[in-house]
Amino acid sequence: MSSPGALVLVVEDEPQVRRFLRASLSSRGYRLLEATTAREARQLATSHNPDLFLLDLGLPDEDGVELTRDLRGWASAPIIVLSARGREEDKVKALDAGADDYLTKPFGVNELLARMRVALRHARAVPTEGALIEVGPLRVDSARREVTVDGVEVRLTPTEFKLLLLLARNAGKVLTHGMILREVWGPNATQAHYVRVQMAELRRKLEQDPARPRLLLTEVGVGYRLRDRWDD
Amino acid sequence: MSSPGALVLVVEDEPQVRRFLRASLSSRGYRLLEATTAREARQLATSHNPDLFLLDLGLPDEDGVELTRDLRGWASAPIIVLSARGREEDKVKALDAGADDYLTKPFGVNELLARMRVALRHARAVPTEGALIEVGPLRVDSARREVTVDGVEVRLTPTEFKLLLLLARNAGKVLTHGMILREVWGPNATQAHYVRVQMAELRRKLEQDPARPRLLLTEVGVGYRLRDRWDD
DNA sequence: CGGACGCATCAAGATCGCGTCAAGACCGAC
DNA sequence: GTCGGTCTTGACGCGATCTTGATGCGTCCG
Repeated sequence: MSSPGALVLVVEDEPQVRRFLRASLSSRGYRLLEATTAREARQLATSHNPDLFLLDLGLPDEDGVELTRDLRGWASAPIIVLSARGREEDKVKALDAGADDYLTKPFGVNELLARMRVALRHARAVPTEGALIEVGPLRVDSARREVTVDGVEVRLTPTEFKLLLLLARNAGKVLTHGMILREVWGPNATQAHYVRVQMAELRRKLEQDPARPRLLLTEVGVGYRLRDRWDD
Repeated sequence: MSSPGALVLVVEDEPQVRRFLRASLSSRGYRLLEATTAREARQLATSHNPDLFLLDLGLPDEDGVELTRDLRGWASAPIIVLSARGREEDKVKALDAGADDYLTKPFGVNELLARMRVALRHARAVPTEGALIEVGPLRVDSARREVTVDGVEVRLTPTEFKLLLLLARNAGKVLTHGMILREVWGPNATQAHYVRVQMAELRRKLEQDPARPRLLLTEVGVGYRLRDRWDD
């Protein structure tokens, strides 16, 4: 996982830039994965669990900022955005969405490499971030996207997992409908009903008695929270 | 997710830039320390243990890269370098010396703020709590929406909680019917009767003897207040 | 002493938010 | 294209919660 040999996922649709990065990085000992669309990126990210993302903002199928927000939700690896857009507003948006750094094209290879070293240095220094959350009978492994209740594995759909992870990372605290919608469905979502349906599904899978939940608690009129105290 | 209140040490010898940073940061709720030399910076860093460094490279008494390397050795807070030197080589040196980010002057305030947020996010030292109010036997945790009296948990409905939180945040002060109505029921509410009914309910749940309240006191003709003195 | 006023309490009806089910839309895999 | 899984959307019942009105009590003041 240290700098040489680190697995880098390059998300970039321009072949020229891809070739340039491939040459620069592999000669330095990095291993490379390449994606040209957000969809591909997600797939590779789940299947290969890379150590670092290099992300172009101008993807054909989805805004890069959205992809950033999504990845940041469950992947622990650092994200460096590479973009031709140099406007301050673009930088702020990307960084606030969860990017760890932002380089404006054109940039020098050495600067990129230096910033990659910084990012990987951080990742090593903060090992806690991704891995494992345990609350009561529940275990959530965000790197492996794996969930168990009392040791029994439970299969969750992507949305269910995102929702559960959000709750688990804030165990005990109440998350409002608005917060949940924004984090799981993106900033434009408004239908609080989404949350109810997915929550029902989650309960069906995680709770012994979905009608009398012990894990996923409702705060009427406000939102939901994951129970984090088990002293009974 | 921002971290207002973080303590930032600005190391910069040009008064103009210092003034600019002071204005930009303190208006955002950051607390500021200022140093104009490396020596001063070291002193303040030891004595005040800041959450973040903003570091100019061109210091009068020592090269900024050296200072970076030194700080990185023993201080855990992130270091953002601000420099007029835009050469790639300078960036690489500073980053490899231990800086977490590098901005070339002139830069936009918003970008700086965004990168500061990223740095502080990494540091993760942000407690984010502090949503706890304690008055006498009463404890109100707004993040968890949890209320206890003498350690015993009490379940409140949304309106009850809103009302109690309002009183708790203004413990000791008298809140008029009008204020309470506006805050809890919205700006158009007029029925002072709402308040009475909900207050009765609150007392039923919080007071030992609802008829002789010790917490939720009535100020006849004016409004209500939460008792905040407990020297009995 | 009696009436007016403000407050507390109770209970009943109306309302709101939640959980659930199910049908259709969408999407990726084959 | 078809198929299976997943997400969106709508409808509905139920219970919790809020609103509203009625009633009684205490205090202040005429």
